[in-house]
Amino acid sequence: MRMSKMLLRTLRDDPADADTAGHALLVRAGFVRRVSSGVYTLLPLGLRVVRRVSDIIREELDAAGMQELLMPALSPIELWEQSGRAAKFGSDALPAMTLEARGGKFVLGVTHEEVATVTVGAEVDSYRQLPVTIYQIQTKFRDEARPRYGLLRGREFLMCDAYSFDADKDSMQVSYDTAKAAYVRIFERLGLPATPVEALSGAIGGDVNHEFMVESAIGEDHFVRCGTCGYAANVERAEVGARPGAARAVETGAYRRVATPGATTIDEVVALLDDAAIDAARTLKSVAAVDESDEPVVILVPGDREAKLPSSWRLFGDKDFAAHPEILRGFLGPVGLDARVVADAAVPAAAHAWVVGANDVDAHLVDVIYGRDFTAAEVGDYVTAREGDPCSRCGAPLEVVRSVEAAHIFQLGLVYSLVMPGATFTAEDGSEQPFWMGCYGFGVSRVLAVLAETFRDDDGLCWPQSSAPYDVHLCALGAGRTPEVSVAAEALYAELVALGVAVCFDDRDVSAGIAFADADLLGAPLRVTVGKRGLERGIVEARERRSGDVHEVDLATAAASVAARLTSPLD
RNA sequence: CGGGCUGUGGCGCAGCUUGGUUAGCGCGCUGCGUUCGGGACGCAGAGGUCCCCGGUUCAAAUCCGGGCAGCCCGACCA
Repeated sequence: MRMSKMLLRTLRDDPADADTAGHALLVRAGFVRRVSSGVYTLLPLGLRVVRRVSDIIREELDAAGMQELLMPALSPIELWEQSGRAAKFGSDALPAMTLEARGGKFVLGVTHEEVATVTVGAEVDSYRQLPVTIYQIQTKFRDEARPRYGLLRGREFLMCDAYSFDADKDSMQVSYDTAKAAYVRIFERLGLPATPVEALSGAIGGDVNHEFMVESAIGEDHFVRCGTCGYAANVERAEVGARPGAARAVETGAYRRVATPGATTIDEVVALLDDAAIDAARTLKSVAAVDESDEPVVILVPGDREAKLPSSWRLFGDKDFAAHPEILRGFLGPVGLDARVVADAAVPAAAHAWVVGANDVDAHLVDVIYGRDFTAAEVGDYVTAREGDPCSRCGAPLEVVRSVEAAHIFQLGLVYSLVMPGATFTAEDGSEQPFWMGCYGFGVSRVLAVLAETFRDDDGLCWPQSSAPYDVHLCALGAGRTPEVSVAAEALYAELVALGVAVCFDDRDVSAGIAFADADLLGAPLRVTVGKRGLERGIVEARERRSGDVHEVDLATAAASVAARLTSPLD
């Protein structure tokens, strides 16, 4: 492509609304433009990257035996009612994603389990047709409360979603492992180090699932990693191993009630008590939640820790506090509380007394002892893991890593096939059986954002060849006034294109400074410069974007040697 | 959904406190000339409902009220 004809405007200044360096570069280099908050147009350069990423996805998924199709972006709301996800999303999110058209209500969905299940159910009658895995690459929608980080978190985004259908659980595991391996290869080819970690399944459903985490300073997720045994899990899910507990030999007098006016947070209580012996770790955090039976439950964790809720529980909301006056916001505590109480293992193991809420406005209790003044119905692992906590598998200290969730795969089991109509097949013994399903999501536009964030320097983007919009950025310096440069560059351009190299040909009549600055900004892995100076010696110059290494190449064989350089790894 | 900040040519910004020429600067854009292997220079131009609606005033980008949008922090997050 000739730059003189390209729909491209590069910007010298960072856009005012860019919140990450990678996104600012994508805008400055003319890859994307914001249309509305969280909604972007992919300009030609951005689309080329998406195409390359998509091609890699297609190659790997096809190689894994999956079949591409395209389902509608609109799905009838009846399907969501049948699957139960309409209710699961609650009254807020679903209407925002629902389109009322003449033909009825349609959901602009973020995933396609319902349509996929119905589709395969209609085409598959026999175990002989299984297993089958389908996938699509399509625009998804999400009622994002606060879009941010450019393409990383938008209202609309590109996603590859795959769905596997198997005759039994063991076979489902095989399909899952196959998809997981394919995703691992995709990330390898993209040059993005991604770690599969155990995670929560959220509104998708099912139990076994893994997120593919890419380490990044702009990540909104955190996962723990054990350098010794390899355990890796999202902090929302990560189990924490046994923490060293002291022998319990706490002796204090009876607990005392102290006035703590207005102190509804741990920090405020600690500041107000103003006792050197009492820090956040000696207070007890009482977190109100709703359990799987829709009953209130109070979780006790040390005051310096974050509570971790079992996946089927949710935090108390305003309505819950209103419905349960015994659960007092801000001054909640376990002593004399008329509710189910569970405690993190650290609570009974502590060798000290606690400061707890008094279940009365503006008051706390001091010198409260587990076993004497309160107990928990259950003791378990209820804290969010943090750096240095012991691994639940081997006890070694865990590392916490900031990351972006780039893909997420799930074993769905029978969650959808039991509720969606026709999601059955005839088994070998003649009985009718539900499909064992899995689903596999890969954030294509999110990966574009992660690539830009990962592969850049002060001068611009530095794409790995696997996802670069162009393989080669060809500069013709002063072509407008130096006919021999123009002739040589045009010939080289034609040769490279004939060899199948994707070339961005800067044939504009601009100064060398502008040409080079734009080449750096766009970030093709190799820049080839044709100039009068080189031609006098019969050479052109090839410069690697990432390293800055320069190679002089003989003009006569330039096309072939540049093409050869590309087939060798540039990264 | 709560708190804060911001809306001025394509992009980045100043002007607003203390109302008053023709609304300004840098980049970008058009034409001509010089220059040109790391964001050159001169000359001449084009381009603006100052987010919207209402109010105050002889007079509003500027003051007041309401709305909308964007961004940040938090809540939420398939």
